Amino acid sequence: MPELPEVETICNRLRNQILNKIVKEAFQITKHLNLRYPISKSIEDSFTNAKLLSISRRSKYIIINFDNGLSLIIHLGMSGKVLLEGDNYVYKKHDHFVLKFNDGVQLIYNDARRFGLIDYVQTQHITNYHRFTNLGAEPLSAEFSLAYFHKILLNKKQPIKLTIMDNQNIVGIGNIYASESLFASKISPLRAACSLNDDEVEMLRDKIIEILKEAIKQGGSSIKDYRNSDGEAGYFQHYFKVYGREKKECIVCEDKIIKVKQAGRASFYCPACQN
DNA sequence: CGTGCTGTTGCTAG
DNA sequence: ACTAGCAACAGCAC
Repeated sequence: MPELPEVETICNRLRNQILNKIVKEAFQITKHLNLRYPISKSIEDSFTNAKLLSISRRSKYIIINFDNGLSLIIHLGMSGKVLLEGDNYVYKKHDHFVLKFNDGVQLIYNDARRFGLIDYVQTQHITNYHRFTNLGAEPLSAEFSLAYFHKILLNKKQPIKLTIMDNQNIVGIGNIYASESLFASKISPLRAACSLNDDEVEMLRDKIIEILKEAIKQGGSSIKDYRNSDGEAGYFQHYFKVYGREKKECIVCEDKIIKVKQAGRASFYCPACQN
């Protein structure tokens, strides 16, 4: 379930587990299968003997920085998982890419649907990385100010749900947290973005931040041992208030939750308390 | 056996 | 500016 909180949680876990490790080798297991884009062939030679310096995140991209001046970039797509295993681990179905460290630990990228991507870039040029240049504000940064949000919504006639999911505006809000934050703000996902009044804009911004932070907090506390091969490696059980609850009772007013499609994606909302 | 959905992103056509 | 549709895919519910 990789939205921003899941990716952040994975980054935090990796930071605790693999910082300062030295790469022994990097390789793609499934050379006959592509992820969303082909993995560059040169990746296999580029990280040998590199020391892992730091891990950061931009939008839903995991960025792993090494002392050789390169940054490994991982995006989980819809089904990507990052596993940490020992050297006796037997590769299984949908394992695609491996980063082996010289202490026997290995990081494995597993992705059933193969919508994810693995790439690398020179660390010093990372802000100009072509997948980052058109990204909007990080929702948990100061850049996502009330003024910024107001400006984004101004004059936009598209449904508010699409506006908050558009990475050119704000990054990291996927289909689930879009529905959840609109529910918490009592705003219908169908409303035109420009129709929100000042109070609603402020409420929605507050709820986006609050819900993402809460999910990160839960993620940090609910994963036990990241190295266990039976775990789902960074994903955790959520309890959503509106997402996926079609025809069930609204937890606030007991009306029935409705499911509609917007831009091909499911939206869930309560017709009674979201206006 | 289908059929229709699913957490992403980015592109194209209208 | 905005929308719909599509493309990449495996897995699962029905």
